[in-house]
Amino acid sequence: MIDTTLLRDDLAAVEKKLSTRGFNFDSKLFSSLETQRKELQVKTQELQESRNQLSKQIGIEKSKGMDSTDIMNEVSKVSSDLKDLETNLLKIQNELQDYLLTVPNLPHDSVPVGKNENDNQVVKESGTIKTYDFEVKDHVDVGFSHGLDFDLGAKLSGARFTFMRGPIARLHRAIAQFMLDTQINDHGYEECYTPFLVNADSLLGTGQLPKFEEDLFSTSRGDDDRLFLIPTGEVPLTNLARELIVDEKELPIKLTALTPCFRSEAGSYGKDTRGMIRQHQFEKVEMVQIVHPDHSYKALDEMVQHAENILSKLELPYRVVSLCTGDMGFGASKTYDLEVWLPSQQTYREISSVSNCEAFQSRRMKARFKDSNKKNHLLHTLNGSGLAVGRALVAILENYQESNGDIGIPTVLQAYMGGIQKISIET
RNA sequence: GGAAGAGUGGCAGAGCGGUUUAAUGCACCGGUCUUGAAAACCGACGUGGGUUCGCGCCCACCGUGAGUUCGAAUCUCACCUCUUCCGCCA
Repeated sequence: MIDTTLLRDDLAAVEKKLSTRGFNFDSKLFSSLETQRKELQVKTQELQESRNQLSKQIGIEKSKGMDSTDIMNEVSKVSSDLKDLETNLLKIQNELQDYLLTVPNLPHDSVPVGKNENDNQVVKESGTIKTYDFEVKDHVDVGFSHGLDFDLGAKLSGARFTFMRGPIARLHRAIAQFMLDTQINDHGYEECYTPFLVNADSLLGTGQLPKFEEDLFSTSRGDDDRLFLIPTGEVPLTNLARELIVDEKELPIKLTALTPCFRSEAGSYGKDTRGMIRQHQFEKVEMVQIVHPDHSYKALDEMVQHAENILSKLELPYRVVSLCTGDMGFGASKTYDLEVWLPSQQTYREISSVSNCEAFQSRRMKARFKDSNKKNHLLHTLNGSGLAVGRALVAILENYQESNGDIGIPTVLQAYMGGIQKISIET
C-alpha cells in the first residue's frame, strides 16, 4: 500500500508516477472518500467524547445518590446518533482501504520508464555462450531419456505438471541443495522451513490478495478459513515480520527457504506450453531481506549479486535486466531480473527476479522497527529468487548437453551427485 | 475428534458494570548519589488514529467479532489461539 500522507499532500505526483506503470489512479474516488472520512471521523470522535464524559458524570452522581435520569436520556440520544455515524465511518474507511489495496507500488526514480518488457534495460551480461558442433536439443528432448516425464505429469495431474525419475530427479535435488547451501554458508541467510499453505492475511500482506486471487490455488475447509498454496516462498518468509516491531539492532533479517511454489497460471494460456519453463508447481530457493529503510537499495544490489553467484558457480551464461516501470510486479519499487541463456531458444529466459518493495508490503502488514529513540518506523522488505530450481534444471540440461545425449554435471554439483561428472544414457 | 482450563502493556500480574487516567512488581531508558559499579531514590516507559503552525487536546484498542446497557477489560453468544489430558497419526 502506498503512503496515505503522500496521497493527501501531493496527489498529482502520485497519479503521475503510477501512470508510468500503466495504472490509472482514481483521484476523484480517493478525494471524495477522503473528504467523507475526515468529516465523519471528526464528528464521531466528538460524540464519543461527549458520551464518555456524560457517562462518567452519571457514575459520580450515582455514587452520591443523586438522580441522573436527565443525563441518562441525553446519553441515550448521543449513543443512538453515534451508532449511525460509526457505521458510516466504518463503511467509508473500508471502501478507502479496499481501493488502496488494489493500487500498485510507486516506482523508484531510477527505474527506466517504459511500457513492457521491450523497454527493460540490460545492465550486465556475463559468462560465455558455448558453441555446439551438433544440433542442440531443447530440455524436453535432452531430458527424455534420463527420466524427465511430462506425459506422466499430465496423466497424474494435467497440463503443466512434471514427473521426474532417476538421475534427473537427483540432479533437480542437487541443484536445490546447492543453492540453499550457498545462500546459507556463503551469503549469510538463515535457513527456514515454512508452511506451504497460508491464510488470506499473509497474502494480503505481500500483495497477492485481494487483486490476484485468480493466480492462486486454494484449499477448501469450510467457507471462511480458506487456505492458499503459496505462489512463492516470499509469502511465508516476509510475513514473518507481519504485525511485529523489531529492534533496530536485529536488522537486517536475512531469510532463505527452499519451497514449492504453486501458480494457477491463469491468463498464460498458450505461453511456454512445452517443457517445464512454466509449471503449476515448481521449487524455488527464496531470499528475503527485511531491512532498515536507509539500506534497502544496498541490500537490493547485494541480493542481485547473491543470485548472480549461483549462476556463475553453475557456469551458466546470463544477463541482468532492470525492469521498466510497465513491466514491474505489483509490489515492487525496483526490480532486477536475471535471465539465463537457453541455447535451444537462442535467447535469455528469466530465472530470478529480485525486488525492493520498500515500505509497500510492510505498511500492509504493519512490519516495523524501533529506533534508538524508541520511535517506530516501517521496515523495507526485499525478495528475490536464488534461484528457481526447475528453470535452473532446464538451463543445465540445455547448456551442458553433449552430442551423444549425455549431460555434463556442473563442477559445483558433482559433490551433490555422488561424484559423477555426467549423466549418461544407460546401455 | 473428545474433555477441562486460560488469553490484560516487553514480561509477570491485579481489576470482574461507573471517581480506571488499566493498580503493582520486574525489565528497559534518563537522572540523583558514587572514584566507578551495585543498592537506594526520582522521572519516563504500549499501539494506531484524528486535530493543531506548535504546546496540546481528543478517539480507539484488555485474543477476534457480534450483542446487552445510559455506561463494558468486567455480563451474554459465536469464533480463534494456547495449555493439560484422552483418542488418532508421520
